[in-house]
Amino acid sequence: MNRVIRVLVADDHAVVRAGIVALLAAEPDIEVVGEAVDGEQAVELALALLPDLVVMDVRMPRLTGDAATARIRERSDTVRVLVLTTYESDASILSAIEAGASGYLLKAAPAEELIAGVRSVAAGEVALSPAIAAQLVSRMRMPAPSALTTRETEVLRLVAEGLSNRAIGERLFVGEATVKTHLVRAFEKLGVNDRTRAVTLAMERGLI
Amino acid sequence: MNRVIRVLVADDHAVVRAGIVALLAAEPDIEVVGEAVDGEQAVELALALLPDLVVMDVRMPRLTGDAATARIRERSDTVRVLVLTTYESDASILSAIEAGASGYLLKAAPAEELIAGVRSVAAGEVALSPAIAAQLVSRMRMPAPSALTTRETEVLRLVAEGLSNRAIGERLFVGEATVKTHLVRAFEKLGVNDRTRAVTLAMERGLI
DNA sequence: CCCGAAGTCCACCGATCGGTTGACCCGAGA
DNA sequence: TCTCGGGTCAACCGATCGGTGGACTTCGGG
Repeated sequence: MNRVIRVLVADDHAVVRAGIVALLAAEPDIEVVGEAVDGEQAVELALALLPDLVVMDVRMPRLTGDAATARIRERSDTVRVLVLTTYESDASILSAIEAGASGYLLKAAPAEELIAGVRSVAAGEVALSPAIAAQLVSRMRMPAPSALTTRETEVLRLVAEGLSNRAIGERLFVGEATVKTHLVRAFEKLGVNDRTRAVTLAMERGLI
Repeated sequence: MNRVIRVLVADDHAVVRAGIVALLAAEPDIEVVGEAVDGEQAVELALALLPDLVVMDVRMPRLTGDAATARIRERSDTVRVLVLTTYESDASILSAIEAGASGYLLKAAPAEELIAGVRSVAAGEVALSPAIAAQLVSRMRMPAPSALTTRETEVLRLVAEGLSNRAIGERLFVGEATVKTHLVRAFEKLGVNDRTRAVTLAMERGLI
C-alpha cells in the first residue's frame, strides 16, 4: 500500500470546501492538507505544501482555476490538478486541460466519482466525467468548434453589453466596418446569423 | 436550552450536500435528519420527516427550490425553509420569499453565517445575506423593478434564441407589430434600448 | 360599473444590422 | 521567400430593428 494521498482543496465557497473535505477525509488513504479560498492562495499553498494533487474549482476570485492550474504546473511537475466545475458546457474545460489539469469532474458527480477521480489522478491517470469526456470527443470531430479569435471575443462581449457596432468601434479604436467583419466571422464560426443568438450561444459555451 | 434543531438538506450536488451536512453536524444543537437530491424529494421528505427547517438549493432538477418551498409551506406551517443560492442576482430571491422562505443565503457565505442562519430561522426569525438584503431594499425603491409580463418574457426568450420579430410572431401566432410592442415595453422595464442587452440583462436577473 | 393591466394590432420613419465583395498590412511558419 | 491567419477598412443594399402614437379587446378588482 502506498502512502496517503495528500490533497489541497481550493474553492471560494465555504460550503463546497467543507463538502469536498468531508467526502475525502472519510477515506483512509486520502488526507486533506490544506484549503484555499481563491486562485492565488491555491497557487501559494500548492507550492508551499506540495500536495499530490489540488482539487480546484474553475470559478474563483482573483485567479481562475485555469490560470491557477497553469501557474502550478509551470512551477511544479509533481503536483497534479483535478478541476471541478458546475457547468459541463464550460469552455474552460479545454483551457484547463491545456493548462495541464489531469482531470475534470462535474460538481454534480456522485461522491464515489470524486473519490475515484482523486485516486486516479494521484496515480498519474486522467479522470473525466462521462459528460465531459463526451464533449471532448465531439469537439474533436468538429475541427474548429468555437475558436473565436481574441478580437471576435472582445467584440462579442461588447455586443452583449448592448453596444451598437459604431459604439464598439469607438471603444476599440477601430472602424465600424471592422467591427462588422469580426461579427460576421463570429457568426459563421458559431453557426448563427444574428448578434443576439451569437451572444447567448457564446455564453452557453462559456466563451464570453 | 431548547431541543435539537432538526434539519433536512436538499441539494442536487453531492459535494454541496456533504458540505452543508458537515458544517451543520459539527454543531451540537443541530441535527441533519435527511437529505434530498431534488425538489420533489425535498417536498416528500419535508412532509414525512417534519424537520424544523429545510436548507434548500434554488436550482434543482425536477422541481426548483421556489416551487418546492411553496409546496412545503402549503402543506405545513411548522416546517420553515432556508434557501441557498450561488447567485445574488437571482430573480428567484423574490419568488422564494413570496413562496414563504424564511431566509435566503449565498453559498459563498462563510460557515458561521450559514449556521447562524439556521439558528435564526429555526427560532422563527428571518435570515438574509447582506448582499441579498441590500438587493431587496433596492428593489423596494424601484416600484416595478423587473416584473416582466408573461408575454414579454416569452418574447424575450425567443429573442435569446436568435429569432427575428417576424419569426417570433409566427411562433406565438401574433403579428410582428405585437412582438415589437412587447419588446419595447420590456426594454423600458429593463432600462435598455436594444434586444441583445435586454436578453443578457434578463439572464443576469434570472428572468428568462 | 368603470378602470387599469395585459395583450393584440396598425402605420410610418430613421437608424442599424447583416451579407457581400474586395482590399491592405503584418507576423509566424512552411 | 511565400503563404496564411488575424486584424484592419470601405462601399453598397436589402432587411430588420427601435421609436412613436394610436386603437381595440378582455378580464379582474375597486
